[in-house]
Amino acid sequence: MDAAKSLGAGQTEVPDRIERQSLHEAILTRLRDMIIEGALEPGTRINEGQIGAQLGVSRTPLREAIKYLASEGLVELVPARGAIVKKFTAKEVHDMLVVIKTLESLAAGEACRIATDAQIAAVRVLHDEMMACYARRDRLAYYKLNQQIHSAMVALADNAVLAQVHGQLQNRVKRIRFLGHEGAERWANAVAEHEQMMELLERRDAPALQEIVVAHLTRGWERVREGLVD
Amino acid sequence: MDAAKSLGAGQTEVPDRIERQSLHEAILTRLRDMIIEGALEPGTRINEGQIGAQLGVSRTPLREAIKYLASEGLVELVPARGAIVKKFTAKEVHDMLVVIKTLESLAAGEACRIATDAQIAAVRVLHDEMMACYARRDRLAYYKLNQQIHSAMVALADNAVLAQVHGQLQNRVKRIRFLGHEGAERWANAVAEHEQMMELLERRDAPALQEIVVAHLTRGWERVREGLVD
DNA sequence: AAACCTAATTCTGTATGCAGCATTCAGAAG
DNA sequence: CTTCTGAATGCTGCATACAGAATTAGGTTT
Repeated sequence: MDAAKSLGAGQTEVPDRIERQSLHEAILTRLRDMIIEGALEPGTRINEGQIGAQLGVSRTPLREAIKYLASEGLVELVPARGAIVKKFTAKEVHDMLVVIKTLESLAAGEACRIATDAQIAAVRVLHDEMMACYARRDRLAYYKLNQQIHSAMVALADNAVLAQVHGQLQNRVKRIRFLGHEGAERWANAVAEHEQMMELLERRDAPALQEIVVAHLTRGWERVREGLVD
Repeated sequence: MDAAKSLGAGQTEVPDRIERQSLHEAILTRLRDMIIEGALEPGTRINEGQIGAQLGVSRTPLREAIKYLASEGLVELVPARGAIVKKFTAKEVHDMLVVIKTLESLAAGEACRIATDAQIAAVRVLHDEMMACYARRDRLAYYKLNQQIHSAMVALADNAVLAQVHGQLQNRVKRIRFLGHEGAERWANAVAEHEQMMELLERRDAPALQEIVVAHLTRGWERVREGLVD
């Protein structure tokens, strides 16, 4: 996926390719962020005229971005009525977490098998940073690093498809997870689980790691479930 | 979800809701079929003008459908150069099958746990039909029923997210699988595996079923791998 | 003959316009 | 006062138009 990856070690780095980004692409990430961060609440109808004016773009690329988001499952397309931000039922969230759990477990197993020590060390860095955030009770930074760590662990499996699918599901639950302001002791538990996961990854103890990962995400569901209304 | 569902039992059935389908939706399924069936070969650049004229639609809804396909992973978007039908490397196909394997294994376990007898019987019907197709060596019909059975088994897990993700990945490998014209004994093996799977599902023997499912798909990879050039 | 530069053409990306459906609001009937 | 009907408004869906990038073709030079 990365251009730098395919270069020989001794070769001079090719200057970064000019990043060209079409408008619909930019709109896509913008809209996605708006949904994830809650600027567009679930159930909201996306008014193309209004959003388009707000972002200073015409409706055409905006509509294209919306179609993409629909496939990602973040919005729902209703014929002749446009797009509405998808509202997830408790069951749907549960279903997502079941799948995410399975995917991360798979990733964990693969990671233990094929990740390099350097890659694992990189995750350790993130982990330690996250622990620092926990120490000073910085929820937002903790949350962001948490996401990064989960993604990084999945990336260790060296399976682009797995990473893509996981990322897609992760995006859907991001907003919900973020809302889940867990209590002090639940948070402490999550931190302890992460500590274990990190150690098991470094020991490359796949079975134990997978067990913890599954347990961690199962508890994640419990942490989230209370914050759901329906 | 279904309107009929919310009606009292004695009430007269409301006539089916008018099925409306927007143009970009119709184009979407059409394009997807064209890709899966090989009418649009991997690596082909999608010429919007040409395809649009061919389908008798303007570029706008066509482009919207393409964006959707891009998110599904069937098409790749190259800035300022449009969309090209995604070409999968052997590794990518392998990666997909690894994920599919995991998802189907998960589904199998859930299915044993929660599927009703009636639902399992419905799969049995498909299975027997498929066996009839095998008996008369009807490859195309066998292939289609095979897909249906795998999807049906996933559906038994009663997890819409799982089904959606699985379906998406299934779509990506469909064309490749279809190409994989396996030899007689490989085919016989696959059939035997299906026979076992069906029996284990009826016995609700989750562990054994999951094992066979994984083995079946691993062999599926072997069956496919030879047909790949790169 | 091969390579390169330039002009013409094709195609993508975005904006705009228009028709038709959905929603809303006001007025009339019960 | 409530309910129904119909017009008015707003929005979506699709087509078309236009600007700019990419590709191709052709001609020139080495």
